Amino acid sequence: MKNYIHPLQEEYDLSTFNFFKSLTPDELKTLDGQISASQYKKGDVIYHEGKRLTGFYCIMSGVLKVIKTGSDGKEQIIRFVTKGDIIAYRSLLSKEGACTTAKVIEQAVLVHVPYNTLTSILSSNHKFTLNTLQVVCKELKDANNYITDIAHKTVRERVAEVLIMLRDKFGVNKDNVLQVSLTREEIANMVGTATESVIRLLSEFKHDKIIEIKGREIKFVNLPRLTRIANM
Amino acid sequence: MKNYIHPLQEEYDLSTFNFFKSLTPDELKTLDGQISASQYKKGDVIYHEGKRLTGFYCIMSGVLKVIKTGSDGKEQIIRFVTKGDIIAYRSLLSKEGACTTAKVIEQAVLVHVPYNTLTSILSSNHKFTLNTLQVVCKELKDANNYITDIAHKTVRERVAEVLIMLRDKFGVNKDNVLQVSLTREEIANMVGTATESVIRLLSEFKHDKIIEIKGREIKFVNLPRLTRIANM
DNA sequence: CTTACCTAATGATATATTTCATGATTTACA
DNA sequence: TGTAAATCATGAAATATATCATTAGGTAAG
Repeated sequence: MKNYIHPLQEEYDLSTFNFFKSLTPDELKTLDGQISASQYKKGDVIYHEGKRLTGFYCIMSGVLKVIKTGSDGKEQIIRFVTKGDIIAYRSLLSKEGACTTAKVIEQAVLVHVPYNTLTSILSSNHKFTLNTLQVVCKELKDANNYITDIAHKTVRERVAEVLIMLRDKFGVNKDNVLQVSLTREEIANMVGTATESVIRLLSEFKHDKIIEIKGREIKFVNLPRLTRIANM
Repeated sequence: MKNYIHPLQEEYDLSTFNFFKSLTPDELKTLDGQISASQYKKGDVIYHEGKRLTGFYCIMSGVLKVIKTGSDGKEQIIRFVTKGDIIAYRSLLSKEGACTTAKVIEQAVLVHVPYNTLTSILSSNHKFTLNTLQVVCKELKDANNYITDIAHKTVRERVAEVLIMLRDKFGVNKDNVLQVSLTREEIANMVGTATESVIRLLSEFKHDKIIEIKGREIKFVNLPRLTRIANM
């Protein structure tokens, strides 16, 4: 399932992480001794809904999706995470099992930071705690925005919005092609709709020369128009 | 718009608030000197989307709704708050304008705690900070759950679910009647649907003897069945 | 290389929900 | 308490989206 990689210093230098920016050199050094890096491949599950966790993870490379299973059995993608993001910190603080599942989309290297390490830093470094509080607040804000969107926008609007969100998150290459490969189903799980609906809407956007599609490649042709459709 | 009430000690004893449970007697005393209680009436807006705030509020009594305006102009109710809840703490930490609006539904008494007071306690009392972190994490979890629900459940399921949520939040009297008076439109704004749909579904539930309705009074008759409809 | 399987595409049909319209109640407030 | 305004209720029609079914492409594994 996962392969431990050599602890090459360079490979998991956490000091570059925004999340750890308020740590002292000493604290970073302590941190270094308690963490472990692992490599995961596509499809690997990092943690499962309900599972008790021993620590949180920093994404060094790769792409993961954080999902929740709905009552109808379909999965809802809560967010995508990439290099620089952290996952599983929420359930550590609440001391409950995880309320989401994290699954690898593109081969990833993750650094595991034990719960104890986190709490000891939280208790000694006040700035770090405030920082963490802000990270969570930011996520809460995003979540509230998403609730409002999903409740009031049409599927068409939401598909357009998700495309823009993906563009912001993953970026595009020189040809304006989205730098991540997702299935139509994954986009549907992000939007919260049927796969067929996403396919139809992508085709429609393609027909209207708003995007171009070649397999899973999505090229942004008319971003202003897409933004207008998304109602943003 | 609002009437300042007399600072009767008993009226705003914050030590009973869960949120402040980790404060020392000294800190509570300091807090007491910096807060102010006000009474608001139905329809009053405590703060508006985008507004910069000077502090957060503790609800001593009454009912408020926290809303966000969607792109279609309709409001989405993010949550209801009652005695013991706090509002506006998020935007204080992120140092941005508020991303929601808080409006009074039932005459309320709120205690205003200045931003500076909060940060000074946050920097001195580590337990309090961790506690705050947990409160925010709890809200984030709720938000994630709600995203999954709203994206995957039918309007019918969501109306049932919201009724149950309201019951958990506001309770019922001895006759199983919900202890809060909401308009159909407010329920619709909670569910994220059209007012007429809520009206129709409530009528349906009434016809099926799951609830009884008399004006805005909602009586729970068959809770197990409602829970089954809600898919919980 | 080739078979098998997952993913994408598209049409037809079903259906839940919205929207519009109109009248009946109820609520709030002067 | 009376009265205007808001809310509630219901029907009919429109519509967006889901579901089902089938075919075609890709992709991955043997």
